[in-house]
Amino acid sequence: MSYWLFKTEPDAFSIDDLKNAPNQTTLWEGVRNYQARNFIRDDIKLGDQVMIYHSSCKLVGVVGIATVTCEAYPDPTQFDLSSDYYDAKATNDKPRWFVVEVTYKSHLNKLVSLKNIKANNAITELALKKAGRLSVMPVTKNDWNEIIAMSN
DNA sequence: GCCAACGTTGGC
DNA sequence: GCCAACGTTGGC
Repeated sequence: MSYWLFKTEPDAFSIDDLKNAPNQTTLWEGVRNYQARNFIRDDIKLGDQVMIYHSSCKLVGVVGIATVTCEAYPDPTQFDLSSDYYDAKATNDKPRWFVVEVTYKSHLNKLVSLKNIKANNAITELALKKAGRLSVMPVTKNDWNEIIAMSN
C-alpha cells in the first residue's frame, strides 16, 4: 500500500464536501499536470491512503484522510465542452487526463499546517517542503507517520 | 530542441 | 492582490 497527498482548494471542494458526498466518494477530477497525471494513471492503487490538503485558503495544511476506492480511468471533464477542464486535444481513443476515486475516511484531530510541516526536520521527502506546485504527490511512510503524529 | 514569453499555482 | 517559482507554448 502506498501513501499520497492530494491538494484541493476548500472553496471549490473541501474535506467536508467529501464527507458529505454521495457514498462519501468522489472522482478526483481536473488534475492537469503531467507529473500528477502519471501518478494517478500509473501508480495509485486500490486501498492506497491519501492525505487531503487544503490550499489557497486561510488555514493551509493537511486536514484529513481518504482511501482510494477506484483506480484510474479517463477524466470525463476533458471531454465536456462546458467544463473548465475541457481539453480539445483529448480523444476517447487517446485520453490525456485521468481520475481515481477516493472515499472519505477521517478528519485529523487537528489541521497540520504547512508551516509546521516545513518546520519539522523529521519530514524529509515530502515535495510540499520544496517549491512543489504538484497537486498529487507521493508521501513516504515515514513522512506520513510524522504528519499523523503532529495531528494528535 | 532551444529558450523567451506567457500563464498558472499557491503562499503570504 | 502580489509575486516568486515553475510549467507550457510556440517561433525559430
